[in-house]
Amino acid sequence: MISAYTSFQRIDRLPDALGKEVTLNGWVYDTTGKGKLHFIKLRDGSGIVQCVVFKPNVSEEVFDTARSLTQESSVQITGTVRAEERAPGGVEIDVTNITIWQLTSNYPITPKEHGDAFLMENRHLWLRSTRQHAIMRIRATVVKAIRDFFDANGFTLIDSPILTPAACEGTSTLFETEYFDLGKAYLSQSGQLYAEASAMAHGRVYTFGPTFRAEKSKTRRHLTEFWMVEPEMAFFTLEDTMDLAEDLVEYIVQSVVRHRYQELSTLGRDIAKLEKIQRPFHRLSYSEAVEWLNKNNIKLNKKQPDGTEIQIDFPWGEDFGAPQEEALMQQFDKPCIVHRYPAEVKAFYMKRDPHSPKLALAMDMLAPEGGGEIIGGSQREDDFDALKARILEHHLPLEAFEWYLDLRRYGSVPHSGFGLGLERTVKWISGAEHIRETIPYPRMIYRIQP
RNA sequence: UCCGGAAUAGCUCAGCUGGUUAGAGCAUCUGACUGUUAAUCAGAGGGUCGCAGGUUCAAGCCCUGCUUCCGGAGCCA
Repeated sequence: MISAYTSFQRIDRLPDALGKEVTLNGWVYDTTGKGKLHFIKLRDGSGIVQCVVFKPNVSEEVFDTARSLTQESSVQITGTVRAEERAPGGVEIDVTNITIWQLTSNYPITPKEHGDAFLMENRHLWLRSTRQHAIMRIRATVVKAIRDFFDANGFTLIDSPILTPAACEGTSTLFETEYFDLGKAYLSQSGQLYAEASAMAHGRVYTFGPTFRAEKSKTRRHLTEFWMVEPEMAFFTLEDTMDLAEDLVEYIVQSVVRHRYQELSTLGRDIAKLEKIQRPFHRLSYSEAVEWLNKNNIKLNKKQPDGTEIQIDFPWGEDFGAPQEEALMQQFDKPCIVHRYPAEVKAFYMKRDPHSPKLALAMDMLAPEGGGEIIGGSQREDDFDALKARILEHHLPLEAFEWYLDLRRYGSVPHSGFGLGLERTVKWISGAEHIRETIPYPRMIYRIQP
């Protein structure tokens, strides 16, 4: 227990110290006075407690100190813990002494409303607010749930490299850097290929780390640097993988509901909706989804050569965009897996459906309540000739993929995996409007500070 | 890259049809108050109207260019 080694008390443990005198260290979250009575809301990272300074009970000096405190000043406060119904949290501190670490002046973030740009410029300070504090705790719990889930189910954590020699999927734009005398290196956009190799050593593996996409995306669900967990399983079919994805997401959501109820309440999240996230989820094949879109008259905006837009029925073979996914999810209050997409619109490494070669054994999981796509995965092509042909078709450099083809030369087996976007998952669970709130220091096209 | 929007006090915004000295709330400072929760009340300070140019007797407002930011599309987690 860390508290045994410290000379001060943590705010979240105050209920255990009723009636005792304690010393707290923290920052002034808010302060307000009423003549001979002064209130200080103190936060220390573990919680917030209201400290009451009553003039007749303290020295003149201590009362003046209390009145001089400003937002985000750092202080040490000593006082008695008292149960108090009127106080949020149920306990309050009757202050006997205050020592100032530093008196802050002109803290930029006031208790009033602020704009996004201003808050983002002050992200390093914004993290102190209750809302951001709650989201970061939820994020930490999601990460722990992911690790616990895989560790408990026979997976080995095998980290994949961040500096890579070439594109994994050959599609999106990569961040580029010089790598000594070996030419260009790129920041990884996916650990999948390495996970596949690792799965041939360990059976079930997952990689979990930062991922980079240099796409000039400007939406509230994109970051240029984000965290992704990618499990990869030998001998798993697409069906096995969809089951696993459902298990994982159910486990994550229920862990957050169980361990972060307080934080979800702080955010005003409708927790009943999260409690309903239980298996089985919904499943639709791509073809069923297209049929549904057309039956419900969800049109596709298509740009004409002359620049004008027309609305057409959704054609089989086109990939879904955000508008289609959103329309599709309106009917569901649980996640939905869409599977078996046209192979044309999917990555080269995905295995074709043996029953219908136009289809790839791919799947995406869409979250309800506008959560969008949180998972993308597939069964991988395990046949040497088919994979090699696919690499050539996509005009990818064969030499760079020789090691990857080795996996199909030496003991190739059916295998599958998927990637789950950490920030998108946190965004959905926390109900955040924008993905930038779900990572401590977001990296976006026009933002690399702080 | 494409489409759309925004920029006025430390922050959030208002500013009419172009017309006298630039407006509010919050924050800050001074004072009053024994239960505040974004306290209330009285008072004070605080402005290169994003930048550059143009039109006009007159520009925060109109025009052109630039900068910065925001949302969306595409790409995807």
